[in-house]
Amino acid sequence: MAIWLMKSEPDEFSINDLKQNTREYWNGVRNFQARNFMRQMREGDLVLFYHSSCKTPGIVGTAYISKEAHPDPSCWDTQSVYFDPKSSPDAPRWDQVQIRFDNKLKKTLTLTTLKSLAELNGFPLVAKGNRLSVMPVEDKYWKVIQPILEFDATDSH
DNA sequence: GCCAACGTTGGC
DNA sequence: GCCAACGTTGGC
Repeated sequence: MAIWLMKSEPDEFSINDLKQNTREYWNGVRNFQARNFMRQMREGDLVLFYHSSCKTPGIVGTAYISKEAHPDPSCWDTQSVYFDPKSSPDAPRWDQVQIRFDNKLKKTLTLTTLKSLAELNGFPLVAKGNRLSVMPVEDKYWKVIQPILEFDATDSH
């Protein structure tokens, strides 16, 4: 099972929204590197849910991949904020996955904390200038992060 | 709100 | 194929 990290602005879509909805399509990704990572995702892979562009950026919960990559309909929807004129139903260009809520952390594992861990040097999330919204979490980094995740509920993990 | 860093576009 | 200009991300 692979581990991924996905960023969301909580004003747009938060871990609480995911908890309430249980499942959500991860659409609107318009970056090739992020899209290519989504294409590598397999059902059952674990996702670290990250809040970005907010007061306290950091990991806030976990989810599972519940549907693998398939065309993101918003890319050819002229009414969508994610509309891409270079996309069409015949040539979608962009993909989405579906994720399912797993668990929420007791409190945010903040970016500040993650940056303070020397063992995470090299992890794209903490690299200067990195803006990737979807990234793999290599095993060596997962080994550092996993033990410090404190879940709200322990039964679903 | 600012701005550094980065990805994408398009002229040449 | 280069690279300047532009738009976006996201921490601070």
